[in-house]
Amino acid sequence: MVYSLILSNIAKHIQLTKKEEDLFLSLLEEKKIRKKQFLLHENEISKFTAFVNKGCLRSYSIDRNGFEHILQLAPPNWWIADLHSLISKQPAKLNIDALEDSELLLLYREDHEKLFSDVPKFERFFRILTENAMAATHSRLLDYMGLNAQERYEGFCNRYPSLMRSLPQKQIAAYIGVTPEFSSKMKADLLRKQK
Amino acid sequence: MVYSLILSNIAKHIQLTKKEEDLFLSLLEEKKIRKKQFLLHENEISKFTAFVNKGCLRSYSIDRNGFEHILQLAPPNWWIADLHSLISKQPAKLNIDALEDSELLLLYREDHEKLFSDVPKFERFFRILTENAMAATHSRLLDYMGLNAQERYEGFCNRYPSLMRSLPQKQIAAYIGVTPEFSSKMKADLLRKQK
DNA sequence: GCAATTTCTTAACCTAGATTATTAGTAAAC
DNA sequence: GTTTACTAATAATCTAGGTTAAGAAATTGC
Repeated sequence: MVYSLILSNIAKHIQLTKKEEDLFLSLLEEKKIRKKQFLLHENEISKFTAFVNKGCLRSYSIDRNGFEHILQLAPPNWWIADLHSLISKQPAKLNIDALEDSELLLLYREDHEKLFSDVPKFERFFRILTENAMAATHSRLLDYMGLNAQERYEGFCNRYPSLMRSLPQKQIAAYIGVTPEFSSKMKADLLRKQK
Repeated sequence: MVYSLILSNIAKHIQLTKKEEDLFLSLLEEKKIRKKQFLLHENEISKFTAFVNKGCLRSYSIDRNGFEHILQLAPPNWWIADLHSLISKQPAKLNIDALEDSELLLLYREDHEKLFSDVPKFERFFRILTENAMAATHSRLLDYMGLNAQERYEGFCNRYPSLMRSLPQKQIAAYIGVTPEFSSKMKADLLRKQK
């Protein structure tokens, strides 16, 4: 497993000494999971945050009618967790599984806390990380509130062209909040329009 | 203006010395605004975070059809800002105004940064604050994706009974994402059901 | 205290997107 | 290399919630 990705991810916001870097890396657990395997099941208590080195994960909830709604997609260089379960130590409402064979680095909550007290700079790093994630989630919520399905679909194409290519379109539908049937219709309409 | 509310808000997560407390309070700017006055206009660059001591604010965006969508409601003891504009220094996509006459404490971004370097504990405080806000926003996004209007309406009644009483119902409609007309219909249906 | 504005209610009608069903393509498993 | 299981396309039908309109009630301002 390579650590260059996670170290450059961190170096964007804080500078670590060699010693701090080593401490941090020593806390990480490497994990490989195969497509469709779960990292977290609903009702479990989430014990770690995962950094995606390779592959792609998703977190999603299942509604009363059995439909999946994707809260987060995590391609390489992203962090993913059930934040609510992690901080409240309550059972997760989310599932997290792999959309492709993936390589992860896990940071367990207790080590995470230890890291915060040993290297306070990490408070800063995760404060900034969470602020950015918050701003992104705000913008997604506003899209849900103010845009129609076609606009959300086009927004996704523009923002995540590589996911657009790598993910099955039913996953994209579950992310933008439409049925796969309607997503297929929008795709056909778009193609027709472009010609 | 009283500082007890903001100090207890902070004391929930970090302990400050008297000196740190004084430094923090010295950075705050008191501001009173009247109902309907703006704290931030779309396209301005957001320069501060506001803590609500009294009253109630909202942040919202206006969609292409002129409809308002409320991103956040901030009753007393809550923080509010256009986070995206604040961290990216880009023009705000949100408006922030007062739903009632309100008393605020403003923390300007430059003082905020100063606070982070002078008292690193505040990194921790705002990290935790943002994590909690993130978890709340996740849950709200999942509600948008998986619940129908009636369920979101009932969810709001249960979670925020006091806002339910103090806010005009068109604001509640703009928060849960329905038209005022449909919100009125749901209210009538609920009353009928309860009898 | 009254006029002006804003908010709320009700109801008829409309539409974006869901549902259901069928058929076809694609990839994985044996 | 054929069976099994996902994944996608298309189309007919249905419905939750939006739109429009018009009157009633509540607030606000002077």
